[in-house]
Amino acid sequence: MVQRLIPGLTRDQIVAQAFVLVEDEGLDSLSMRKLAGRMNVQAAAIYWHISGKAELLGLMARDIYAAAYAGTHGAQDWREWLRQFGRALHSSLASHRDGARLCAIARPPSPADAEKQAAHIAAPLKALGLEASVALAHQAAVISFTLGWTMFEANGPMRDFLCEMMDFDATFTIGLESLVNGLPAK
Amino acid sequence: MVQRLIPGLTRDQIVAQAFVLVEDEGLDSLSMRKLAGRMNVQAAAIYWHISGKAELLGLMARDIYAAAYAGTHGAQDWREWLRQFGRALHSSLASHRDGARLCAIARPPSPADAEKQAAHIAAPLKALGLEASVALAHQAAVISFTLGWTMFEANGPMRDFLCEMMDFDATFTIGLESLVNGLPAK
DNA sequence: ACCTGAACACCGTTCAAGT
DNA sequence: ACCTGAACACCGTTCAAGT
Repeated sequence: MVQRLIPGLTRDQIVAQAFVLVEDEGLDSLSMRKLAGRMNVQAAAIYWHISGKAELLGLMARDIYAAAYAGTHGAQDWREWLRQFGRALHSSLASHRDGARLCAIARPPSPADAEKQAAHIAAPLKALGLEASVALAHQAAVISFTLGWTMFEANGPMRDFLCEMMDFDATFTIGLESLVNGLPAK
Repeated sequence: MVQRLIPGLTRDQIVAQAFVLVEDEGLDSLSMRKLAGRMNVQAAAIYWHISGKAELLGLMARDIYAAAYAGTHGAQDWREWLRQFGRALHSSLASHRDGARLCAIARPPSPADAEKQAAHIAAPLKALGLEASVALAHQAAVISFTLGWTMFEANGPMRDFLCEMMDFDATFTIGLESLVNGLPAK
């Protein structure tokens, strides 16, 4: 027992394969059985590592948000940080097939985890001088707008028709800018 | 054949019962079989009236949006109209269990219907002096923010923790106001 | 510790056949 | 025209049993 025998499965591997599956076949085709099949394992095996499909979706959503935080840095004030974060989240959501729908469906893994997540959410804005409750509220507004917009954008039939009439990216930026500029420092 | 024998089922009845089912058991428990069971009919019977579950969700979402339009009237300018619409949509979404998630999942029934819906969407704003493409863009921004926010708000575990720190309704209004005030007349 | 086999209780959808 | 019966091809999850 030098260290630990590598198990056939890992939480990270499962989540990674789930992303590949969704990329290939779409979110509606993500099933525990298909996912297991891709890893040459029985569906039940996944339940040793993950409590269920809800947790799987939660972990995937967390990765998408994490990418947005990772893509935000070097802002001088909280408004600039919110603008950067909004753009980063938008591109993170758009870069995964059905990313927005996934984050819409997913719920925070545990009630306890929600509290920790909220602290993590507000931290960058607090560092830039915002009070905790204001930071949470503003961050929630930007996440809401961005998530809602990306869902709108991904809405197939609507999209094909609308993109003849407007530039989605430019319109998103205008909305984000309006929202952020109007938010009070309190 | 005086007029037409009333059939046991109607599209409207099916949609209405679907709302009742969701209210009782939540969106995750909405199945064609349970729905049929509530109407004392086989699941297959529903398919005579509705093409499938996707169309059912589309019809439900349409009702939710319709209520928002119905609750918007008497605005003097397009900004006031957008504020009213945002608030009306928010309360329409919040008044149906899982309403936001439902609208997030639902897609416009048909590609042809999307075009008609887009025209309907932009009409009130055009009447208040906005150019068609600008009207669509602004309306999309308000819908996105409102839908995203209501989803955030409905996110159980997160909610319980956050509502100790902020007033959801007040914060939503601040965000909506910021967004609308910042939008350009173009 | 980690996975298989097999089962339980469901799904959405289709389609012949009934009335 | 409208619905039933029965089937097809799936689901998520659990749990004894294997290794």
